[in-house]
Amino acid sequence: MTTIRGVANAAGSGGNGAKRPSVNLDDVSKTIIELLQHDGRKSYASIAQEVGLSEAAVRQRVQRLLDADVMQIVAVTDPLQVGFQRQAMVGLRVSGDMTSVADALTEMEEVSYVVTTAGSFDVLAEVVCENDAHLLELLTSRIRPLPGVTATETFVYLKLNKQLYNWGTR
Amino acid sequence: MTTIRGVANAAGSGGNGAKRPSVNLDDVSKTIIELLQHDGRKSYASIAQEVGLSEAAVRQRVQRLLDADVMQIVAVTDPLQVGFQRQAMVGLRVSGDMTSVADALTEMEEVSYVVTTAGSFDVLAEVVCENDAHLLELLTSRIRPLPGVTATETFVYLKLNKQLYNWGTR
DNA sequence: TCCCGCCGCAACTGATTCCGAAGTTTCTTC
DNA sequence: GAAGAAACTTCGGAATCAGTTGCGGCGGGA
Repeated sequence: MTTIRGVANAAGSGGNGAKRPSVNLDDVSKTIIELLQHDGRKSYASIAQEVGLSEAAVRQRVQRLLDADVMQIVAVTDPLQVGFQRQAMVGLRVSGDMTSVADALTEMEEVSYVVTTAGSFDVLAEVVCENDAHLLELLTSRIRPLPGVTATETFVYLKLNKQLYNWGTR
Repeated sequence: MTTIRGVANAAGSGGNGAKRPSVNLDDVSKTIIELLQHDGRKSYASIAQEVGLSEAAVRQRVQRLLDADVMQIVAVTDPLQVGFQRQAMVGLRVSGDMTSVADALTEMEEVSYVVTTAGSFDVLAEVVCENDAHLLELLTSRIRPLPGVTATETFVYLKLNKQLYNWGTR
């Protein structure tokens, strides 16, 4: 059994063999996350000064948070600005097990975001495509034929108005 | 007028006074972006080695890309893992100008994502709330009363299955 | 055609940061 | 209460970062 101050692991893995630990964060880790949400390249030393720990301790905590998949430090782009002409949200209605559909969508590289929801759609998937032909092929040949999918609705993006990730922690 | 090799700015600002430059990326900048999409803390030196530039040149390009808002380097978390109990996608039907509604949503701090779309919803907004009461207040008191909003539908997230940002460039 | 200004890149240097290892303290568990 | 593990601190060498300078290519205007 593993028990950490900042990150308490619990056996919460889902269907696929990947890691999905449910976590419990203390105030220091929350502050570290919030600082990195504003600037992913902020130095460990300056973070340490703000949270009152040594530089090495901050480094270890950040590594732990990354390993536990609580956060990821990445460059986020607006797809429309980097050459992807078609982006869309696809709502799916599913009969039976939603998990297998969600897992199948997760496997597709064009799919950037998958959530299971309560509402008139059971699953929402965000897809990033190069052009209309690519989007059409993805929808008709790979998403709609998935077993259990009874209906889909596609919302093509016209403009990305806001894209933020610094919502903090609670 | 400003003309850069990697990033060509054009006066493309929208309604609000913020920066919204349309851009044109060369292959080197695209490669830099893709490397940072996988690891936002990758060192400039190692990037320089892969793209065949000096470390300082890479650093200046990255700074330019950040200034131009082509990308942002941040820590991305799963809200459900950091204490936000309720996350949802809100679909809105709007009569008249969608822009003002989208702008109003953009101003709200609980709203992390806003897109205008083609389909049965005119605008999709992702919201991050602490609990049900918070979500209810946001929907009834601030989103639904927005002028022009004729209907809304809320999809409460049950599970975040996938969240990736390394879709590359084209 | 020549000149001049601008932009991007390379090279350089001091300051800062990163990183691994070892030692200490605190907490858990039996 | 003792043993073990987890988390933190300290520390020094290596690597990286940040700012500046100079060079070369490119485009605009006289």
